[in-house]
Amino acid sequence: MRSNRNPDMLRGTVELLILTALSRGPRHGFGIARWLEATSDDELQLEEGSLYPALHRMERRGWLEAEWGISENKRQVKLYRLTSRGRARLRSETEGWTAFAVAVGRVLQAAQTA
Amino acid sequence: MRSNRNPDMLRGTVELLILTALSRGPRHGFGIARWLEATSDDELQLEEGSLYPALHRMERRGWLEAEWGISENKRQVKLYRLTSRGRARLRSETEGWTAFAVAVGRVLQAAQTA
DNA sequence: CTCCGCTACATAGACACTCTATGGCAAGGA
DNA sequence: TCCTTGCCATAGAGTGTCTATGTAGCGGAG
Repeated sequence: MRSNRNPDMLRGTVELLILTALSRGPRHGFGIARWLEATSDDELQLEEGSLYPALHRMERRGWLEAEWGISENKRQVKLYRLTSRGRARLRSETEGWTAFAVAVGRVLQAAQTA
Repeated sequence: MRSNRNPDMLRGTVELLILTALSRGPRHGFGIARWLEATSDDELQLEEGSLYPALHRMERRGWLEAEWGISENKRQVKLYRLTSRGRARLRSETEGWTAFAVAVGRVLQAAQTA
């Protein structure tokens, strides 16, 4: 994953974004990346070298479950779905992100008005 | 720097925050950290092991200039001030952050309403 | 006037994670 | 049949934060 401007910005957000992408039903890896790009107007780009390791580690942690299936294009795909632990994680990561974004916003604001 | 919840979230934001902290005038390292904590209600905490390396590399890149001075507490402190390149960098990093935050917001929103 | 705590700067090493680069395989069209 | 595209995967490099540790000077307590 990579912001068009600053790759490092993603560091703590990749997992939140993946969890979010799966919150409405299972998707495969490529589908997650495409959905994020489309939804973010290409601002968020998830590279494969980041995507698959992230999926594997999230599965290892019990946030996701995978099973093989067939895509609309008749391709073999690995479908990931949220577990209940994953859903709980989604909630807490969303909170974390919000708190963080609010805090940064406050800092930027404070500098402007001070 | 560290978000209370997710240390990695800072990865692409530390420099923006430091630049912001200096935008209203020179500060020393500790002062920057304190100001960020206070302004963010303790949500943003900059550890010394991140702070000083960041300041050094930003100085090396020509975004900051440093000079020794005396603090209000009569302590020797290294005062950092923005250069014009640092000010330009502050502008572009602010833009980058905003675009990123908006994009993430859009993704979270899309998942909720989809 | 000595000891201790706090302010303040600094660095080393561990660790984690994204990126680039690369490879492989299957489906479908030219 | 070849080539492009969809899709999964891993190795290795690079970066940067964290924890831990060290130093030094000022000021207050005893």
